Amino acid sequence: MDFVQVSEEEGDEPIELPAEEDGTLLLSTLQAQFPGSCGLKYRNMDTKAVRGVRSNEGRLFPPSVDSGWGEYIYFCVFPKENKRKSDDNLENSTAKTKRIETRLRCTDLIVLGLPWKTTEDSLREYFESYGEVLMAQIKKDVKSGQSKGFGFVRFGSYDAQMRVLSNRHLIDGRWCEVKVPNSKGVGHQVPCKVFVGRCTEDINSDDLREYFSKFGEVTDVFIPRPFRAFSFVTFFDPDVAQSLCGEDHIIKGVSVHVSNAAPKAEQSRSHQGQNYNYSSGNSYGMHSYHPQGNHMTSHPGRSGHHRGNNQHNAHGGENPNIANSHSHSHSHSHSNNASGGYGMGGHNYGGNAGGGYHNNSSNHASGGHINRQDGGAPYNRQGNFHGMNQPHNGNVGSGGWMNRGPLDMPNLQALGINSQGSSSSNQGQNMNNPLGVGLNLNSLPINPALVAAALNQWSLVGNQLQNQNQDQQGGNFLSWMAQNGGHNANNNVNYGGRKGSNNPNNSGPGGMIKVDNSSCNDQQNGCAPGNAGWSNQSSGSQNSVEKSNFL
DNA sequence: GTTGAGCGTT
Repeated sequence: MDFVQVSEEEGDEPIELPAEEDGTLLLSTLQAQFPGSCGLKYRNMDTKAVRGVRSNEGRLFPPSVDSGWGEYIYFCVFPKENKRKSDDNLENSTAKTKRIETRLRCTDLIVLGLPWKTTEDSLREYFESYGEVLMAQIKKDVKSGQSKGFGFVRFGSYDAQMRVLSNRHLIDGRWCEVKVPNSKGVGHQVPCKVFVGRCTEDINSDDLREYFSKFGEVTDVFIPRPFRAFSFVTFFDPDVAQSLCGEDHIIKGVSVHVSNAAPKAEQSRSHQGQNYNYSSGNSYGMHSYHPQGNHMTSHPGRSGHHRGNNQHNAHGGENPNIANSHSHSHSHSHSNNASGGYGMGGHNYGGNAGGGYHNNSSNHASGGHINRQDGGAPYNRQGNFHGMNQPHNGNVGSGGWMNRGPLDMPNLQALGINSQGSSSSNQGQNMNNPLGVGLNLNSLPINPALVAAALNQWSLVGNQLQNQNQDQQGGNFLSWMAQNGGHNANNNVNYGGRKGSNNPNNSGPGGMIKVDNSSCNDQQNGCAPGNAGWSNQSSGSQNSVEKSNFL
């Protein structure tokens, strides 16, 4: 068996860690000795530079295929802001402060999909590699003592919590899912994950990780198998993820498109609590605080315009909730491009920026600025998600899509199809074309609402949804319009009349397409119940405007 | 003794 010499920091005394038969070193092996570490690096004697060790799927790969790990002494990579030494300092100097913050910010996390055999000790042992575990419990049958297959864990640091939430977890041989429990209400989950569309088959997870690492630490890369032309990249810092959304990037000569990926967990969680009206400006004010305040500043270095979906269309200002709920600190790009402005008003909040939801991780340790190395200045491209900590596909993209294969939806996004870019007049409009033909309501020289009404009249839209959404009253687009006074502040009126989509509670037919891999436990493919969410989202409709914007 | 979506006898 090969051993790899690893020290915590360069110059420290190394520990020999056993490599696997295939020559790789398990991340879990590393973390067993160096909790919190996320990778390895070493000093290249030739260049005198520090080189990183390739890491993928929980495995660290030796630098050389031939000579393996060689005689290098490797040292640990720790997540930024999670360096153990600074942690120690924190412990010593501001222990009390830390404890207070912990109380404020950490929450119990539910761990789903645990193997029956997992004990509280092994659960704790697993998560301790992320940081201090304050509590680890397995829910058991009171009589038999048998595990129910889920448990709870609580961390001592918010960073650890965030890291755990943004990763998949292989616990005692099974992929498990960690979420903020429903009972906690909407918690601290953040959209660290982005959807990368237009991927080609030769773009592997290493390529994605390597490429996107320059923007910030990548905690996970997931490529659905079989090949589906898209993938997911998860960043440690949600702001990094956000900053990339809407952009095209070139990887291995291929232009890929980054957009928002809304975790299924967020969707399902919205089942509880209020019946959000995503199509109403009201949703904007659901949480009137402004959690990402310092992210909303205008950032010099870009044009000053919020690209993509951030335009504030049709400033009608009908909705007082919008008008009063906060003040903007960022520079708007007020593009009065609302075609007609029918049914529109107010700002385009709640909107169409990539199906996103606004996380409330205002305290996240990013400082609000993202060090981009591509010359771009950091700025918030999704400024229309103020204060929302619920997922809200303002673009009302769910529902509908009847008789469509589950691959159609993600493929639209995978192919980078959207209405942005070439037609600036179309930005922020997010008109859904229910016919699925090359018709863009927005581009028509008539009131799109009338078009929608006509479609409604022809029973081309809306009616088939009657039974899918019992908690919505009307039956079609017109009745919906009537209910909403015809001037709903939200621009993302679903002109397709897929009313079911206006309600996040609707997860019924036409909404998310369940990809049931719950019985699959193939670790190689990352297939486990816990992963179903990420699969679903790509098959479902909650991804982003770029899908529902088109069609 | 089996099982695999969910949400915690505090």
